[in-house]
Amino acid sequence: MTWLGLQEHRGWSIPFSFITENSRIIVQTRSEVDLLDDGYKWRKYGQKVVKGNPYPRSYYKCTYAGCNVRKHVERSSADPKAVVTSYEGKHNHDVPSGRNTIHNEVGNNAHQLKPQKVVARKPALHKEMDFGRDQLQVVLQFKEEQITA
DNA sequence: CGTGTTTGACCTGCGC
DNA sequence: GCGCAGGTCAAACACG
Repeated sequence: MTWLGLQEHRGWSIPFSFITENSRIIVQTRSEVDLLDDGYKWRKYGQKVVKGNPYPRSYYKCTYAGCNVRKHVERSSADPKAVVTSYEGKHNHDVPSGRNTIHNEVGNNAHQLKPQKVVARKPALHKEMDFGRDQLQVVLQFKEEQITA
């Protein structure tokens, strides 16, 4: 099982075994900061204000050589505490050393920190849902009210 | 000096 | 065809 460890406050993680090159993972969590350290090194390459949302959306790329995984981070206009992180692509390398401590937590006592509610839904904003061919889109919704303390 | 961020410009797709 | 909105580039800048 491959894990994407997001360990900003408590150390929760995402099962990443079903991710493919064309996958798009949308993670919605609640955090004070928008820089969720998931163990990888990201380089910011852009920031835009999307319509209907007063908060800017940030664009990041994985800095690892040959790994062109991108991630978009934006806040919810309704809830400033809600941060939506979208991962696009799959890492072709391992997590940089010293930051992948999440693996131990997962197998140990982090079972209760795992997503309580994981839903995979179709994007309602697209007129046609043709992502089923080779592009997998998964929406992971995390109820993390307790970590914002 | 190397690395990462900022920020405006540029590009492209889409709707009208 | 035009304008808008989203996404990316790249030069300048900041920081360790």
